[in-house]
Amino acid sequence: MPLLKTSKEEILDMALSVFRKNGYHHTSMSMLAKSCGLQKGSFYHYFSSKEEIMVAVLKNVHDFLKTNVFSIANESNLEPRERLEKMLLKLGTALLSHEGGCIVGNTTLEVAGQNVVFKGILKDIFEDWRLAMKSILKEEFSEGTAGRMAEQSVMEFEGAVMLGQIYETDQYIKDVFVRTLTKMR
Amino acid sequence: MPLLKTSKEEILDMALSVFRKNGYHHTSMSMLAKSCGLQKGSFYHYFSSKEEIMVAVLKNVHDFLKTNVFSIANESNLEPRERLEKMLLKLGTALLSHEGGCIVGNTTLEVAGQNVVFKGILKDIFEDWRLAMKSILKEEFSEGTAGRMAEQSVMEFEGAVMLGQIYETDQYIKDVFVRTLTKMR
DNA sequence: GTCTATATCAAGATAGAC
DNA sequence: GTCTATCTTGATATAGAC
Repeated sequence: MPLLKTSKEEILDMALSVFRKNGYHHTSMSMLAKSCGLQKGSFYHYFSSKEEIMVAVLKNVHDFLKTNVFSIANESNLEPRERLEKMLLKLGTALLSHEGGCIVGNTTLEVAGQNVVFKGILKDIFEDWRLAMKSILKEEFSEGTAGRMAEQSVMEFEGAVMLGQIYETDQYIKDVFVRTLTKMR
Repeated sequence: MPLLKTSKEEILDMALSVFRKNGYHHTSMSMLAKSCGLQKGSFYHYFSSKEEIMVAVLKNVHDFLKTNVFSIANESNLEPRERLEKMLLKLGTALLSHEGGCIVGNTTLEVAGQNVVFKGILKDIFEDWRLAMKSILKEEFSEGTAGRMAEQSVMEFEGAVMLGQIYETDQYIKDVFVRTLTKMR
């Protein structure tokens, strides 16, 4: 039984925190290594470049959201409004109460214009987010209206995370949830 | 008469482009120098650090917005709705059709959590933006409603810039303008 | 005011011992 | 799997000639 100081899963969890707080370019390999108790050199045993680990982090986030958040749109045992509420709540707890805001939004504005691989994953995340919202809203609104409302909710959410960073409050995000939910009934 | 290759004003203009496209940490002093035809060493004649020039760029943006955009809120010769339309239009042309989106939003998400000076200027910009919007909307809506609508417009706008980056379209921003304007009449 | 040259440092990444 | 040592590069910043 070998002595493991960490694992690929733990690294991805810690790396998410470090990237979210410091951004991509301002995060160094030694910061990532230190965050899970490794020396810089040891870190390369798990990931062979900074780009590689960022890709893994973003894919991990996407998987988490698909499995635990966006999937709520398909829970047919719940009423549409209950699904919407549950999904927004999950989205909130998944992205709130973390230092550094939202890794998806942060990475989009910092590096999506520089790296097509990052951009592709981020686009997939936004697309799934939009579609999950739309699929719920479609049960109460027309196709077009539901689509526009879904987009608007995503936009407002990311805008709220941004203002929340500046004014150091979660109130904007909570307000977006309430506003989105209110439109449903 | 000395031979000047550039000026502080030109540097600020070019630096804005470079920072907006590449972000703060991914922009190097030699990139900034090159953008206005200088050697890296010569650049330090004008600005003695990267932080200093970023501060100057952000203050420049703030001044521009105050003078040319937010001031429209006080043009008492125009009807409220005309002022709103004019301001949104100016905001659009000021921030659209540039590669890299919005320097305010980009810088907020990339470095506001790391640098209190940047964060202070960005906060002032958002505050003036919010107040300008609110001051117009207050003429048609209650204090509280106008405040909330103003915040929502700012959030949606920044969210639209983000989605616009991903999907490579200006349509989201245009939609936000229309949506904000529609509420006014 | 602009240039070249250079000092200094930190980052990404690799090599090889244990 | 983890470590230390090291290579290489590119960054910020300075010095001094023109």
